Amino acid sequence: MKMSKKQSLKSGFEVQIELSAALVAIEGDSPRIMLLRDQAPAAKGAVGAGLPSGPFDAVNDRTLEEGLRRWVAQQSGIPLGYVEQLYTFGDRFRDPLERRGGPRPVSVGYLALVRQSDLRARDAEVWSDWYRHFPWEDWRTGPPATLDSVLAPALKAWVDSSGERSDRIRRKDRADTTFGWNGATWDNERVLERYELLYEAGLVAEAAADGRFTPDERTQLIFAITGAAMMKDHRRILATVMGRLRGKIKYRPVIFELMPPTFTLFQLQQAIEALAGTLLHKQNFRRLVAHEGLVEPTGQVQTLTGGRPAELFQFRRDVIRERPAPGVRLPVRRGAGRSQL
Amino acid sequence: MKMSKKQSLKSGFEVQIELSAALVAIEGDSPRIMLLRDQAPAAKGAVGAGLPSGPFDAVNDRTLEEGLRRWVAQQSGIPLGYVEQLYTFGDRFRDPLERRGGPRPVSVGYLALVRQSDLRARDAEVWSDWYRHFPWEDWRTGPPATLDSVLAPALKAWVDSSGERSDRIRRKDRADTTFGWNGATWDNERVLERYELLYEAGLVAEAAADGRFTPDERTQLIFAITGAAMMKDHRRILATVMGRLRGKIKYRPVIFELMPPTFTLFQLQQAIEALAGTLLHKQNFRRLVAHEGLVEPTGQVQTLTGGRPAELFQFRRDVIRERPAPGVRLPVRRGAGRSQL
DNA sequence: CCGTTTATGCTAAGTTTGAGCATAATAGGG
DNA sequence: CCCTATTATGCTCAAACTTAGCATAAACGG
Repeated sequence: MKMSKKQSLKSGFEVQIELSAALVAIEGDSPRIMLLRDQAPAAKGAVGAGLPSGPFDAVNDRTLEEGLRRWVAQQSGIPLGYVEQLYTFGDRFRDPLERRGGPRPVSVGYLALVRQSDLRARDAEVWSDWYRHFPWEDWRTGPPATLDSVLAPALKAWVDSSGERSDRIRRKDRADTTFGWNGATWDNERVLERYELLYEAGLVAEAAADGRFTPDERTQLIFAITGAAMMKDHRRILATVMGRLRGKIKYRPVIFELMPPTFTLFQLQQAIEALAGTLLHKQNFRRLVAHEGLVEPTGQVQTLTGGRPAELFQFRRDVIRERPAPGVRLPVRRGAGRSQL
Repeated sequence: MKMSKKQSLKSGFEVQIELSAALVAIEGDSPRIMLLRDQAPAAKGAVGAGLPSGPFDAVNDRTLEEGLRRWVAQQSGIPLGYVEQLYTFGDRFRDPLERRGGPRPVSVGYLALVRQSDLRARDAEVWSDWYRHFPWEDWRTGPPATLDSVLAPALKAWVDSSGERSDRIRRKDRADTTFGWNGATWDNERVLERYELLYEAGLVAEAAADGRFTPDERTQLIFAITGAAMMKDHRRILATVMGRLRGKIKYRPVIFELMPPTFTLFQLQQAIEALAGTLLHKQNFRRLVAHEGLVEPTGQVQTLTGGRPAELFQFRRDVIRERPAPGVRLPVRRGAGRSQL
C-alpha cells in the first residue's frame, strides 16, 4: 500500500494548496470586499480581479492560517484580526488555466473581517461593494429588478434546454427553491447555491471562461448583470463568504469585528442590513440589541446626521461568557416578493 | 515568482491531502460513529482506531468528495448519502508520525450521515457511541459526573501551571467560557473548543502521543475518562462533527438523513436528544414538530413500547421548498449545572 | 420660530415557548 | 376481566418575545 515519493507523484497524490482570503469590511451601508486588480497580461490567460492568495508552504508555515496571514500581509499590508476557514474547493477545471496544462488547484478559502479604521487601499487594491458582483442578493430596496427581468427568463431557458422531462422538472424545482420562486421563500443565506446554479446554467462569466460555453450575444447581456469574471474560483469563495457571514451574524457577535470601537445603533443596524441584504425595523432592532445586552452606552453622542444626536455605544466584550449564542437575531421585515419562472 | 516543479518541491509547496470521513448513525438513543480498528502493529507508531480515510488522487478524482466516497466505499462498503465537508486541518505535528519523518499532513474532514438501515458492521469496523470518546458532552442524565470531579481540577492545575499572571487569567477565562463554569453557560455546540482546550492542557491521549507530554500517573487517570487515543487528528475531526451536527439540526432538517423511512415522534425526539446531548420536553417537542410541518402521519401505528401505540410519521420531502430554515429548533430543558474551577 | 430629520420611548396585539395537568390506548399480572 | 404500569397524545395557562406603529425628543436650516 505504501508508495515511494516518485510513485505517489506519478499517481497524482501530491498537490499544491492555494490559500485565499476574502477580506470583508463595511463602509456605511456598503459591504466591501478586497480585490487585487488583474495584473497579469490578458494573453497569459488570467482573467479578472482576484482575492489575495498564495500557495501553502508546508515547510515554513506551522498552520494553514499562518500561511494565509503571511500572504495577505505580503499582498495587501492589512493586518488581519478575525479569520475563519470557510471551505476547501478541489473541483476540476474551475480554473481555465488548468485545461491548458496548469496544475490541479485545491484551494482553501478563508473569511477575514477588517475593521473600517484599518482600511486603506493601495494602488493594486480595490474595495468593491460585494453586490456589484451579486446584484440579485441585495433586497434592501425591494426585490432586485434583474432577478425577474433577467435571471428568471435566462434560467427558464436553461430549464427548457434539457432534453429529458424529469431533468427539466428537477431543474425547475431547483431554480424555484434557490431563488424563492413559485411559493418557495427567498433564503438570504443560500448565496452559494444560487451562484452554483447560475454557474451550471452558464450564466456567469466564469462558466464561459472555463471553456464549456462560448459567450454569445444573449449571455453577453447576462454577464452585464451577473458581473465581470473573477480569477479562478474566487467568486465562488465570495459567494461562500456572503452566505456564511449572513448565517453567522444571527448567532455570533461577529458584526463587531467590522465596527469601529464606538458606533451608533443605527450604524450597527446599517452594517447588519448591508450583510443580510434586507432591511430591519428600526425601533425593534434597537430593543433587540439593548435587550440582548450586546452593547453598552459610552455616554458620548454623535451629531452628524442632521437630526437628533445619536448615542454612541460599544460592544460588551464579556457577553461571550454569558450566553451560548449571542448574535443578532434578525427580525425580518414584511414584503418578500416572488415571481414566476 | 514562478518556480519549476523541482524548486516547488524543495520549498514544500506540494503536499498530500488526506480525506477522512466521520460516518454518523443513530441507534435508538445512541449516536454512533464508525471506526476502523487499529490494524497496524503498534511498533509502527500508529495509535488507536481511526476514521475511514485515504489520500486525494488529483489525477483520478474529479472532486474531493468523489475521492472521499471512493475511499469510504473501499474501506467500509457503506454507500454514502448525505455528505458535507467540515474543515481542513493543516497543523504541524498533530500526527506523531510526522515527527519521525512522516509527511506533513493536510486533512480534509467530512461528515457523512448513514441511515440505520444501511448500517452493517464488518469485522474491521466498529460503530461506537460517540460519548465514549467525549463523555463530558452527554448531559441527558444531568451534568456529566466527570466534568466537575475530573476535568475541573485537571484544568485548574493547567491554569495554575502558567508562570505569568495574565496568562493564568486568560486560561481561566477560556476554561470557564468553554466549559460553562462560573456563570458562563454550557454551549452544546462548542465541542471542538472544549477538545482543543483539553488537548492544549495535555489532558487527552493524543496530546501525549504527539510527544509534548510523557503520560504520568495523573494523566493516565485522566486518559481513562477522556478516552483512548485515536489515530492522527481523527478525534479532532469527530469533535468538529459533533459540534457541526448539533448546530445544523437546529436549522436544517438533516436529522431525517439518520432516521428510517417511518418513525414515531418519540424516536425522532430521541435521535435529536442523542445528537444534542440534552433532553427535550416531550409534549412541546411534538407540538413543535407538528407545527413546523416537517413530518406527516402515515396512518400506521407501532406497538413495541408496552404503552399506547405510537403513530408512525414520515418526513415531508417538500418542506425544503417552503421555508428558509426548516430545522428542529431545540427548546432546552431546565437545570443547567455549573461548578467552580 | 417652524418644518424637517433622525433618535428614542412606548404600547397594543399577535405569536411562540415552557411547564404541567389530563386523557387515551396498549401490555401484563393477578 | 379489572387494575396498574407505561407510553402516547391533547390541551391549557402564563410568561416571554415579536411585529407594527404611534408618540415624543433633540438636533438642523432657513
